Amino acid sequence: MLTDRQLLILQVIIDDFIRSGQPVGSRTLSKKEEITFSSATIRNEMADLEELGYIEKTHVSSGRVPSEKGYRYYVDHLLSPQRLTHEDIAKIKSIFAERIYELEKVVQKSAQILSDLTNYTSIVLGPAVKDNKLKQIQIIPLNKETAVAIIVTDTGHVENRVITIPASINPSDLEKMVNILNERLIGVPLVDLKDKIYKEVANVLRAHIRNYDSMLKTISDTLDLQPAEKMFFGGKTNMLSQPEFNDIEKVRSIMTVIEQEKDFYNLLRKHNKQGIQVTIGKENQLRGMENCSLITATYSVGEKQLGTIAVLGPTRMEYSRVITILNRVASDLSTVLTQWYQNN
Amino acid sequence: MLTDRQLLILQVIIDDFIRSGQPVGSRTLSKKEEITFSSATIRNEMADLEELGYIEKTHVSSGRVPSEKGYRYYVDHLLSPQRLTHEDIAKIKSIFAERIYELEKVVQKSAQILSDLTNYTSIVLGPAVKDNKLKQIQIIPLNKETAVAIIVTDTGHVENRVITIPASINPSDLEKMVNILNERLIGVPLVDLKDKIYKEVANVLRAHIRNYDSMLKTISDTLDLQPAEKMFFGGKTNMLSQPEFNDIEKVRSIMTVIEQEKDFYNLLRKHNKQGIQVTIGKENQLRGMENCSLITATYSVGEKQLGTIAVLGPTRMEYSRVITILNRVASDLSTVLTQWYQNN
DNA sequence: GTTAGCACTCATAGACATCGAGTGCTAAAT
DNA sequence: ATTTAGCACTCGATGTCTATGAGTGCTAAC
Repeated sequence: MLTDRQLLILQVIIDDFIRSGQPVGSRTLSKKEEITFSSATIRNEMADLEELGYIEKTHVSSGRVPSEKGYRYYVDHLLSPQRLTHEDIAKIKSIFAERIYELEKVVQKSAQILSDLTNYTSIVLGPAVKDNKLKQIQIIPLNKETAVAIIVTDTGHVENRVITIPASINPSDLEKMVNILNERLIGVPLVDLKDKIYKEVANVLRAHIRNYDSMLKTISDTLDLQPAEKMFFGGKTNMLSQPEFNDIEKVRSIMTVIEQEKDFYNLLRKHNKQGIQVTIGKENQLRGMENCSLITATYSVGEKQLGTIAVLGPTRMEYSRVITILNRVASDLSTVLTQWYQNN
Repeated sequence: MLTDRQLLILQVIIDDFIRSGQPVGSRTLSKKEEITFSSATIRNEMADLEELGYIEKTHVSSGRVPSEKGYRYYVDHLLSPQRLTHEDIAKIKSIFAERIYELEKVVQKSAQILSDLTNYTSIVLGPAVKDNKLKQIQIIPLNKETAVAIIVTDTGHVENRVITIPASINPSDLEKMVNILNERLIGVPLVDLKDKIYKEVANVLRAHIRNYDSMLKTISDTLDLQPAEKMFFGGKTNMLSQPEFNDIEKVRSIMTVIEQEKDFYNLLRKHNKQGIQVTIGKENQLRGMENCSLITATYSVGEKQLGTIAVLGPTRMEYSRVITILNRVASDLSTVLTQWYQNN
């Protein structure tokens, strides 16, 4: 196990490196207030810390740099709690300043503020729509063959899709069918719609509508769209300001990861544990994220977890500050959203 | 005016520079097939071309590089027509392969294919919704205070917004009002809605609904949302592969322009002349686009111009190829969309 | 156990030489 | 009157060398 002195040294090294971005040497360390012993002692301790894998040298006679293991230990045990300034808090509050009742806009604004506050890239995974409950189905004919199907959920989310209407269905049938669907399906979570249609609604339709089967297929396909949570980004270009990304290749690799939304989305989806989750460097399975750390938190309405907010930065990230900010934003977001949407 | 020989030299210089990205010297030129005279002659001609401002040196004894004036002349007079390969054409056709009737998806796919084909960044300005005609208005109550207002247009586009309902309005009033709105407003272009409401619908409402004024305000505000055309991007990271952007600062400036969507959107809006429009380097008024060229074309349904497709690349762009591709995509897009939507 | 001292390492930066692609100019060739 | 060969010159790029200095590990003294 590490001695107290080793822990102190590890902490100071990481703190200093996060601040400066430069390898930290024994002399620099010995000048710090917290450090009461000489550079030679530090050198000995650093040699041990290196042997244990917590720090690394960039070359034989360079100062030390935290390894991923070092960051991991730091994040798990050595974080010094941060206090947010009044400005920071004001900015966070400003997410909810305008009484915008649209979830998406609040979420988008959160992403923007988050990147503002941290100077890193932020990602917010919008509310999962699939658990929303159906409020209303509408089918609005556009012309003979096509119509717009609209689904409204209890949170006010609207999904829509253009569908083609089988020629065998006439307008009055269509209307009748929509009525039946609404009677039977309101309150059902979107994710269960398709199931419910085949199990419970199909035979009702059969009783009332000619050629119901051609339509049934169309409808169930339409309702089957499991809309993915939208991703909102903030400060995509902030990465470019980080000194570790002065190499164009590194920029490209990380930018490509971000733009390649699908994989990144799946990665975020996995980060759905309550509380703060930190993955450092190669812990991120995604190719191209080796030099990055990802910190995530979740937000919810009442007990129901809604989505994820995240900050992406270099492994040399201000973990303390970012974690504090994420915690705060997540909790404020949850509080406000619960207030708005709880009583439906 | 330029002599034929000067034009030839200018063209070959620009062609070669676009291909290689390297300053072109007299010796390199003299080895080209098209060039029958010696390097010394070329040097004399190049000195003249430089004096006239069509080409520049990067330093005293370097080869020549096209100036913006040179590119401008090249684009206006020297483009050698390109033929698209079968693969290129197949890719363009693939935009319409799946019978996706949703305009937005087609447009998004166009952006992706466009960046695929060119290796630059593409931007497609989605169909302008404001000229669409109203097909139906719906207001769906969510709970006591809020409701979703939904507007469907004749092209199948759906706009929605959460609104708060004044306490003084009861559900049956709401329904009555929606009916009135639909009776009076169907077929009206979205852009004219607000006007029409105040001029023609307000007094009808007054006759039928108590407290109509508190609701009128809400409604007209809602309908007033002039939804901006959406921008779809393709290949945002393609810029990073361009050798002229190996400087992180240049990358940052251009990325910031793109991410800062608003200004860029306004810029694109101005590019609404029929046909191909090319702006080179500083001709682009936007700060940060000095090293870029933008090529745009428009697409339409029937006679009605719908939106803009664009390719953004370094000033050293393959103008010929990009223009050919843009022309093709724009015309295919127009043809297909006209086919789909003409007969409404 | 701690620290002073010292030899050693290596990235970084500046000075300097070399190379080569390119130029402009002049004088000869066409 | 053009065109071209020849030549001196420029300057970015590349490579070598040398100092500098921040850093290390190790040893011996405290």
